[in-house]
Order: sequence, then structure tokens, then C-alpha cells
Amino acid sequence: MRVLVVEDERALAAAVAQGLVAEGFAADVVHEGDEALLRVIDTQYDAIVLDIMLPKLSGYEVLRQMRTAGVWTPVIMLTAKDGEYDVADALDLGADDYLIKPFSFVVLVARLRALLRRGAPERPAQMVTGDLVVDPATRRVVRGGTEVALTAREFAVLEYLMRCADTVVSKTEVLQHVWDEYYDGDPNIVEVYVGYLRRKIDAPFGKAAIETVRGAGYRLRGDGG
Amino acid sequence: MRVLVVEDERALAAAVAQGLVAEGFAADVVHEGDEALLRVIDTQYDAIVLDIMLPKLSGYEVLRQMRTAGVWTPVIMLTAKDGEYDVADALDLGADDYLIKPFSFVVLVARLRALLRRGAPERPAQMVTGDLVVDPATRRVVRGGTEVALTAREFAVLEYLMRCADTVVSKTEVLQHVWDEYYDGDPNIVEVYVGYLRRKIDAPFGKAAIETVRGAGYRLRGDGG
DNA sequence: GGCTCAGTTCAGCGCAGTCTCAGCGTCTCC
DNA sequence: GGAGACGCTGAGACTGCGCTGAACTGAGCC
Repeated sequence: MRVLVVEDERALAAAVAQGLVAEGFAADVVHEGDEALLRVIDTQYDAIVLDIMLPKLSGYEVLRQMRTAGVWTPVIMLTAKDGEYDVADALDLGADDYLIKPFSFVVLVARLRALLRRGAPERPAQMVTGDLVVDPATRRVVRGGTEVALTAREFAVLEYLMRCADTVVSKTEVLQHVWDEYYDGDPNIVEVYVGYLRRKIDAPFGKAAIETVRGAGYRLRGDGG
Repeated sequence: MRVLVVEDERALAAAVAQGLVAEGFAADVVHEGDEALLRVIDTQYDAIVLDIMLPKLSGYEVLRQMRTAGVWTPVIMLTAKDGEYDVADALDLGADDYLIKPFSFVVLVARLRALLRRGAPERPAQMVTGDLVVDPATRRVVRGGTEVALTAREFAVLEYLMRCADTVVSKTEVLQHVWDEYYDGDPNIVEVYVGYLRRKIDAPFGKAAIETVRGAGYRLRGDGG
């Protein structure tokens, strides 16, 4: 679990980071708001401990801008002020929790754990056509209830065909999307992989999801074949 | 938004409920632990404000039993004690937040709003997949009833895989989340640790919770393997 | 100092996955 | 019907991914 600590008091920041590492987290530290913002957008943290009083860019501002940028990593705010309304502001801006300095390290860890527990990673939707289900997140393919094991390449080809379900896809399109743009091998490779796929997802089920359109390419039937 | 207020001091309970109604919530009040438990299991509240000191059944006990019963409604604990460890206990038991009495009503409402905004149903403190149980708070791992001893690194890797259960996690993702950002050692380290984990949590039980998805990464099976 | 143990590096092995190629079947057009 | 283009498939070669055992480092402890 990777945590970013944003705190301008260097001694405190180091102490917190060290403690978190001892608790089994991976902790990074930055001391300024603008740097924090860059890091947060750049790197996929599991949680962020964010001081409000920061040089360059306040914690509020970091929070606001990162939420605007579409980063929804859980955030715990740290504040020296105990003004109630400040805290309410932070929560309304999208902070998930806050601690008032001086805070207890035990509480910080407990709150972090509670936050991480909550965080359900959102999954991209799975693609369904007929009785064929392709889930890019889990890399699973299920046909008529039984799971089918595909290799990476096979999966990539099927995924692309699914995305273009019901429309004809040329072999060069498949090559460009699944293989490298500058692939200069035998274009026949597409036929080979379509063959593999048919053997795995069509033949055992007596169906034909992948149609060949002679002279044009392939079409994955939207009704599953 | 329907909120249950569980508080034995009748004056305080009434004041809170009245304030919540004024803020647009629908608020119910009960004064005893056992009654709270019945109501909570019976009625689908959006949030619960739960005092720790209660007659008949303590707030802790109410929380524990309702979580055991599968009720994951967000809970804010109220406590007169400010002992850190009590708070940490409550959070690990599955409370989502807490307030120390005397608390500010403004803060209570802000926290309630934050909780409701979060909306996502709370997860159990322990992570369970099949017969594999991982508890981040106690750092314990149990498989099929027998405890398994893991080192810190092993635990961190397993914890991350559990969080992403059923989805494929690339080796670089594991590196980024479990190791430090600036780790520039041999990425093979991930394979090594997956190997350790398999020897400890899979081999002795004749199972395979951690699948390798060639060319993509690893997937921890949601059904335990 | 010597021991243990966690964490890490490294090199070698085996094989799954990928790709090439050639031969054969099938469709289309004259 | 025949020729040629197009598509399919089986055999086999190659590559590099993933796994593992062994060795090294460094911290903690007696």
C-alpha cells in the first residue's frame, strides 16, 4: 500500500513516513503543494496524507485541483487549526478524513486502514455479446458459463473484435491495433490467431461467433453466433 | 437519508436528532444497545451515530454484532473517552469514523455528509476470498483455519493482491504499490515473492490462489483457488 | 564475533507462447 | 471447368517469460 505524505515540516514528515514504513506501507514524502500535485497525478497512490498549510499551493488547493483532474485517491487532511468550519470545508472539497495536529500516530494508521478498506477499485465494464463474456480487468473469457483460457495475444485479438462487435474489421486493422504499428512480419498471423480463437471459443460450443467476410476481414457477431 | 441515533443520554439524543431533522435528515432515536441492534438489522439506515457507553449492550458490541450479521451501514462512533487505542479498536471493528464528546454539531453533520457521499458499502476489516483470510490490522493470514506466518514483504504483496482480487495485476503495479517509488532493483523480485507466497499459502493446502497470467501479471482468485 | 533471518540479486533452465512457412481447401470470376 | 486469389491449418522453430535454487547483504540478537 503506497502512501504519499505531503507535509512541510520536514521532521514531522520524516517521522510519519518512517512510522508508516514500519507499519508496512510504502511511503513517499514531498514538502510543497505544487510538487504534491504533480506526484499525485503522475503516480497511482493508494492514499494521501495532506497537510493544509503548505508553501506554494495550499492543501485545499492541491485537493481541489487533483479532484478536478479526476484523481480520487483517498485523502486524509492534517490541520493545525481546529476551526470547525475549515474541517467541514475540507470534507466538502472531497477529503475523506482529517486529523487535527498534534495527532496520534496510532489514530493516523487506524484511519488510513479504514480508508483503504473502503476503497473499492472501480472496474471497467465487461463486454458481453450473446453468451460470450470478455472481462478486460480480470482477463477472463467465459462462454455459456464455462471459462476459456486464452493466451495474451489471443485475448488481445478477441478484445479488439469485441470492441468492434458487428462491424467488419480488416486484417490490417487488427494488425495495427493488436500488434505493433510497425509490425513487419507475416500478416498471415491474424488468420492464425483467428483460427486459435475459433478452436477455443467457437468449436467446443458448436457456434460461430467470428465470421470471415471474404476480401474484407472479420466480423464478430453481436448475438454471439 | 435515514439516520439512527443511538445514545443513552436522552437530552443529547433528542438534540442531535432534532438538529439532523433541521438539516434535512430523517432521524430515529434509540437509547439502548440491544434495541439498537434489532433496529439496525431490521431497518435499512443510511448511517448510524453510535455511542460507545450504552446500557445492556455496549456500542462496541452493537458494532461487532451488526457487522457479523452482515450489516455494513456506515457508523460514526461517539465516545467520551479520548483514549487513542479505544478509537483504533472501534475503527478496526469496522466503524467508519468517530467523534469525541463533547463534539461540535457542525462537525457531526460534515462527517455524516462525507460518509454518505462516500456511499460505497463498507468492507469488512478482514479480507476474505474462499478459505483465505487476510487481516491488515493484526497482520495475520489464515488459510482453511490454520494460521500462516508471513514476513512483512510477503504480507504486503499478498495484501495488495487481495485488494485487487480477481483482477489481473501487473508486476510493475505490484512494484509501485508494495515497494518504493524509487526502487530500481531487479523487477524479478516480484516473481520471487509470488514464489514465496505460493509455497506458504498454496502448496501446503494443495490449492492455487495466485494464478499467473502470462504476459500480463498475476491474479488472485476470488474463490480462493 | 558468529548466528539467524529477511530481503535481494543473479544466472540457468524449461516451456508456454508466438511466429513462420508450406500445403491444402474454398471461393470467385472469366 | 479452370485459374488464380484468398483463407485455413498443422508442423515446427525460436524466443523470452516466469520459476527456482544458490549466493550475497545487512540488520538484529546472543
